[in-house]
Amino acid sequence: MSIQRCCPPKRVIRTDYSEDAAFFQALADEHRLAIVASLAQTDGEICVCDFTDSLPLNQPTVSHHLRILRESGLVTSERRGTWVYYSLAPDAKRRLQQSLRAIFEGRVLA
Amino acid sequence: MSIQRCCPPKRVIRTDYSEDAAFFQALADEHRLAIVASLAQTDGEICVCDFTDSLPLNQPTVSHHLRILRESGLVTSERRGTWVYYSLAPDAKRRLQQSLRAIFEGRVLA
DNA sequence: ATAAACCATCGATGATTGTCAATATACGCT
DNA sequence: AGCGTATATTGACAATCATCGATGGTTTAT
Repeated sequence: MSIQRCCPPKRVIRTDYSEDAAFFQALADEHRLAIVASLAQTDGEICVCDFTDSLPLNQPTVSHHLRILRESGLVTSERRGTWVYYSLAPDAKRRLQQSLRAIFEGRVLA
Repeated sequence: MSIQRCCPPKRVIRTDYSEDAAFFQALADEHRLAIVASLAQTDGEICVCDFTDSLPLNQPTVSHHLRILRESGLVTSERRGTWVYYSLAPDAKRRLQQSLRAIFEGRVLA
């Protein structure tokens, strides 16, 4: 007898998830998560100096993580005088939830 | 005059987010997201052979991604005869949402 | 027993990442 | 102009990662 198939062939989704993956990639570091959580649970902004003071990382490393978060669009920065302040992007939470929904329930069409 | 501080010092959260980071790390790849999405949007399980057929990856690479998802606890696997079937872990979505909540609203205490 | 199919593991390779010291840039104060 | 502080960038390095060919284990069919 011919080899039976494993099962009625299931549809493997071919959607392009690279944008969502980049999003999760930005969150895939404990220190970046601490930064995002600090921004989310404080109202307003946080000075870079507070991060360099509190995180167990050297200043260039903090700057590196902040850049990754900035380029992901999850946070924004603003220089005022000597200091630079970071804030959570207004739609950060919504965009993450949308990514989760896209994965678990399918992309919501416009 | 002495140098002024940047601002009233903001609390930077010192929670350990390494578990959540590992979670997001597992999702930080477009092909793994496609696998999770396929499992989430199909009822039941999907045979490994369907993934190797459909994903633009060779069989060892598919196996590699499945292993990462398995070890993260997001999916489970079961061998039946020649074939191995993967399913979404029942609490996968809930655990991810909990991580998001931990970040944006603070950890929920037991 | 043999063959064939499915899947996991191993080993290698190139790419990416997290980290830091050193340096550069931007700003405020004198 | 010159100095000191804050932040970003650069360059280097070790570690991790995604990918694939080769191999091995397991199961089914003959």
